[in-house]
Amino acid sequence: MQGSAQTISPLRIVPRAGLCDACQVRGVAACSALDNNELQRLASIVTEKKYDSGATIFEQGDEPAYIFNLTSGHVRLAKTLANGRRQIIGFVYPGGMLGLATHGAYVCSAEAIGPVKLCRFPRERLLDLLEELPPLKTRLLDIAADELADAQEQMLLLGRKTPLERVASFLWRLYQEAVRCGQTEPSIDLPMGRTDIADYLGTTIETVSRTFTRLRNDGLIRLEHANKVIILDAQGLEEIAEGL
Amino acid sequence: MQGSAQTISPLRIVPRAGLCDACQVRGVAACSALDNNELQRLASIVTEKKYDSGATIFEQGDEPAYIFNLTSGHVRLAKTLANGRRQIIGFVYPGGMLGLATHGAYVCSAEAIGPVKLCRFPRERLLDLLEELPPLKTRLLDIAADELADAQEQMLLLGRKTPLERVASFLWRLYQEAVRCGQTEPSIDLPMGRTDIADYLGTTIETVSRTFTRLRNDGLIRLEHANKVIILDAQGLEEIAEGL
DNA sequence: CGCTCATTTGACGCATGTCAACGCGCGTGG
DNA sequence: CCACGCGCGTTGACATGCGTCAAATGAGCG
Repeated sequence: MQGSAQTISPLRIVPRAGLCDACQVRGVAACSALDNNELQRLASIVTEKKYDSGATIFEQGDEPAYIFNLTSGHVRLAKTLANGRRQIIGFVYPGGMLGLATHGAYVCSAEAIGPVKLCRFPRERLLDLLEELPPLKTRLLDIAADELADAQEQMLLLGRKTPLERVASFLWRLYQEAVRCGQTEPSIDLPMGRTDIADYLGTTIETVSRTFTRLRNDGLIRLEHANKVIILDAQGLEEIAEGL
Repeated sequence: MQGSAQTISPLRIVPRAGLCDACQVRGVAACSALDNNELQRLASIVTEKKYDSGATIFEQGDEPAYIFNLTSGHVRLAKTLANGRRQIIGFVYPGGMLGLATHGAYVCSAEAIGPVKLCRFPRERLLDLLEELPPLKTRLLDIAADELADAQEQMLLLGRKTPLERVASFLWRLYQEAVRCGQTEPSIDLPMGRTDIADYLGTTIETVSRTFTRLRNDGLIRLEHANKVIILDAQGLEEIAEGL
């Protein structure tokens, strides 16, 4: 579907083209809006960064100096209340953006779940470049609109769904996304731990655990191990997720 | 602060200029990014619409044919679950946008709280126009990023705050916004009813009511009447809102 | 002045959070 | 290679905050 990635362009000097040519997420990331020429301009301001498992990529309240594009690994975005209560705002999968939502400062922290690689763009320079790359600006607007729609779905989950419905929704969403990415087996890999899931779903680790057990006992899922879920009854799962 | 609104331009034929010139929200709306010339292009695709109190402007799942800019009145954005449970995603105040967040369809319904006026833009034509009006595209990206940050703050509220903290946060936010808009009295007008507040805060009308009473008894607010709150202890309110 | 609808107040039960113990898998070191 | 220990996940027991149901109060309007 993106077979032109390996075309040879011998006449051009391509400072970092190798970096993007080999990119695993080029087809899904924001960059997919750009042709090779435009991509080169974008690549001219990028730095590739790696973080260890658990590392903080940026912190809530920091000056938003960079925008990131995740190329490998998983990231959690979290907000923390004074007394330590934590809400996970979202999980970022390869190809996703970090640092788009700001109000003059990062509004949440970003932490690596496992080892992570990402492309780092100086925010100001990227915003300047946006004026010269209209397709990229359009793409970012699309991404922002999608993230907004996701955020609103999550508000419905947090405000009005029971823990059972929350867990089912969570699994259902991950499954749908995996299918959309071409996966064929009815299974879900969970890169994050139970604590992260609980903090994402606005509940507790114990309730998440009990709910997994209940879904298993009811024959909707099987737990190959704690981080791999096999879906046995996709329709049943969806019905629970939708509150039917 | 926007004193140039009445300048006379006799040589130009201005099909709908009067509409924008008189606009109450021109300084805050997305249009503020545009000069008069650009504004005219935008105005060429706009239709002014009015809705009665309670009317539905668009429905969750509808084809997103329009994007709106609220010029007068208040709107609630709501998502509803199969069994009738409702979550209000946000309240829109004059100058705000409707219909930005979509996934191929409107992801929530928009309903008028009281009589409403808005500017309606055919979505496709607006998106086309965006390519010719880069400042508008930039502005929309900014708006989307802001709304995303707000949505994330709301996730924290729904997932991790107690009802007391939710109500305090709600009042505190409205108060801050009113101050930002130049209000000097320490009061808040609530255009929406208790049911809407409850559905916004992920709780029930009874709990909202009890919480108002508690805040009153604790000397933090006074209720001039059900829809007008006087703030007596702003700092105390903020501390509760932040979970201190 | 009385009706209606929104809000407030009251009583009660349950779902879910809290606290606590247990199990299991994995990595480490002997 | 095995034993141990640690961290994560699971299960259990219990308490309580909040949702549910029900009734009373109050404000707005004809």
